Amino acid sequence: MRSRAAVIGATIDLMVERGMHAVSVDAIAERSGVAKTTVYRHWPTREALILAAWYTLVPEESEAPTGDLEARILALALAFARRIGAPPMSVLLPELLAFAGRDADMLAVYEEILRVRGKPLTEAVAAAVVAGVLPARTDVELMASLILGPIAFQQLIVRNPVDPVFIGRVVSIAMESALKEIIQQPRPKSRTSPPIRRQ
Amino acid sequence: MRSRAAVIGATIDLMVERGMHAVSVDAIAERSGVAKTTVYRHWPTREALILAAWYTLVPEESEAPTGDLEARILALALAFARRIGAPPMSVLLPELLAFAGRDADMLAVYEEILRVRGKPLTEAVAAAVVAGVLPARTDVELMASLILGPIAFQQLIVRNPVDPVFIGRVVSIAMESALKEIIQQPRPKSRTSPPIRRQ
DNA sequence: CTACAACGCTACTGCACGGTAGCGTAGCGT
DNA sequence: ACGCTACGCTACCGTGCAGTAGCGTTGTAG
Repeated sequence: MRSRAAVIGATIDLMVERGMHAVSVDAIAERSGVAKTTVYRHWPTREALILAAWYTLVPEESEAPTGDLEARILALALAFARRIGAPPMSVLLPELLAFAGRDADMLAVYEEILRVRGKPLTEAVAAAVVAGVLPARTDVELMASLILGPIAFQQLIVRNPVDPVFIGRVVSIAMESALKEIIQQPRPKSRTSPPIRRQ
Repeated sequence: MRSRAAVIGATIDLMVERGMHAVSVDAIAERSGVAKTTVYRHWPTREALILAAWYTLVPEESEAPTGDLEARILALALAFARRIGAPPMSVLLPELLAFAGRDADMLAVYEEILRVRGKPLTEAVAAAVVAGVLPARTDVELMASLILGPIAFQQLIVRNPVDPVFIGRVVSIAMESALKEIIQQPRPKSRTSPPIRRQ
């Protein structure tokens, strides 16, 4: 049992270095100092090992930061940017995203990460609406996209690390727009339905 | 020379189906009906072939749509969403993004695609500022991120296909925010410098 | 008819990798 | 002293794959 952590750690290291498709069990064994046979004693196949390594990267659900609701939203946006902007996630997230389109298990991990990471901000926005800080009928899903979208776009798509100033501006723009009631739900149709999966 | 197109086509098909890391030259030869030796007569290595296939996917610089400047921005946002939301790009873009972090050649292709796809909207926003449709000192880079970010976030990250209504709302929110002068440049520091590359 | 360019086909080398077999050994609780 | 669990090591099989060699074939321009 004392070899599990070493193997998982080596797997993650190698995924970051070479990409998860290029990680071989031989390389994992060598890097971790664990015999290849022992690796196969813990996980039946290479895929199972990769998947197990991924699940260790799914963060625990952290409790939402307290305090002012607007400050809470800003803090969550900053935390989001920090996570996806720094290793290992900055390297592994695109990799996982690519595999999620092809592998059902990877899709499950990805959606789990997405859920844990994305929900707190959506909840904070919803709390702000309930508390009256933001106007009623504010579209919380759209708000979340307006805040997280530009951050993710810059960090992941443009590959341009953003500074906290940028994030502050994005958040304040979204907040001001919401206060001016231009982020309203068009109609009270089922907003709680799960996102439709394509492909 | 008549075999080039068949090989490139088969390569792209297989990249979409299996992922670019899982495309073998044998599979390309079989799918295209071209002999494996002929493939190597045209491209020296597998990597060169993959790269050549990618460059055929870089779109030509399309002329910007004419008409009302706000309509132009909306049209560009819709075109952007259509491209990244449908195959082959919806499948290949995450793949390319993952490889861009590790391979210099792939990074070059990726940045070329990004440039051709992203620039038109930035230019349209800049033109709107020059024409006085949007206030002076509007931060065009930030505007582009506010429009393309939520779209890319929904399509690529959340994997939730967006409808034109969503895009229209995103564009109008960004436009209204700009008109209310809350998307202003903080200071006239070098905004034309190229994005800093990390890793 | 000829010459050349482009292509097909079979066969091969070398290697990396997933996964297994068999056997030996250190530690630890009882 | 015993037995169990976890682990190491070497060797092996089969396969898929990148890349090459050698030779035959077809189309086409002159």
